[in-house]
Amino acid sequence: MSNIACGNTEQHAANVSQVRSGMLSERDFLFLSELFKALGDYTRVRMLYALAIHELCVCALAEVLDMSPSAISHQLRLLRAARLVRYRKEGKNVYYTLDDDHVRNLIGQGLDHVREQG
Amino acid sequence: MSNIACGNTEQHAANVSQVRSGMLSERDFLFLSELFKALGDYTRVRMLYALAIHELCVCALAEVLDMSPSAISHQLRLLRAARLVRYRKEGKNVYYTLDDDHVRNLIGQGLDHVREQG
DNA sequence: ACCTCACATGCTCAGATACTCAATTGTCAT
DNA sequence: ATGACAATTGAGTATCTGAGCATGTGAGGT
Repeated sequence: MSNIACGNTEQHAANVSQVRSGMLSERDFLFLSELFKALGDYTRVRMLYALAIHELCVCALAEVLDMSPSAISHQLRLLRAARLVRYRKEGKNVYYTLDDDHVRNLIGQGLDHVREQG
Repeated sequence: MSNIACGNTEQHAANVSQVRSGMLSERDFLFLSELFKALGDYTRVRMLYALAIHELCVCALAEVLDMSPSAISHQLRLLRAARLVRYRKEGKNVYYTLDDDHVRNLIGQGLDHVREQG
């Protein structure tokens, strides 16, 4: 709508239009932010890291993280919604795994970044 | 502390201890979650994507995203804290850029994931 | 000195979020 | 059927978060 430009009219305007035309769709940015939001929680990132090591049932996940099964289940709901995990039922148990390797890569990339910051 | 194991005592216990020993430190997980949290917001991920295209001053970022400079500045504060952006002052303006290529890679990886989901 | 502009920062608050507790569903064993 | 257990779900609560507004800071321009 209203574009209140700052001083540098030439270079400024050029940059703005260049960047504007390079931006993604609202939908893409929404999905992207949802994805990172799902990873952006201490509990959930530990859950995903754990599942990257081995498939686990809810109870085992709760044990690994020393949290209540209810809390874990609530978070698994979000991870399912973000399509970051898959599950299979077996008797009374439900076993969760990572949905694909992208998640593994994302966490790996994230660790690289974190560890370069001394 | 209290480990209320579910049924499968053999395989279950083996998985739990395997995963437990493979987990990272609390500090690593905290930094990781902080990193993804910084990316996990519609406004911030757009800001980072924009900065990945070209260095921009606060005003230009505000213009690109059609938001108030104040709102942008608040978010830039978080991105600085997460060490995702760098800045240089030039006269009255402050120009922001991505801190390194990890961010670019993370967003790229994220897009790959998003786009594989139909 | 003054004003203006670019940006940062408190303060505030509506909305979101994560966990606890209690209740429910679904499965297996007796 | 009944009881036990794994998991989910809903309600309630405490906390966090994003953005608006007002104000503060600092660099230029006059």
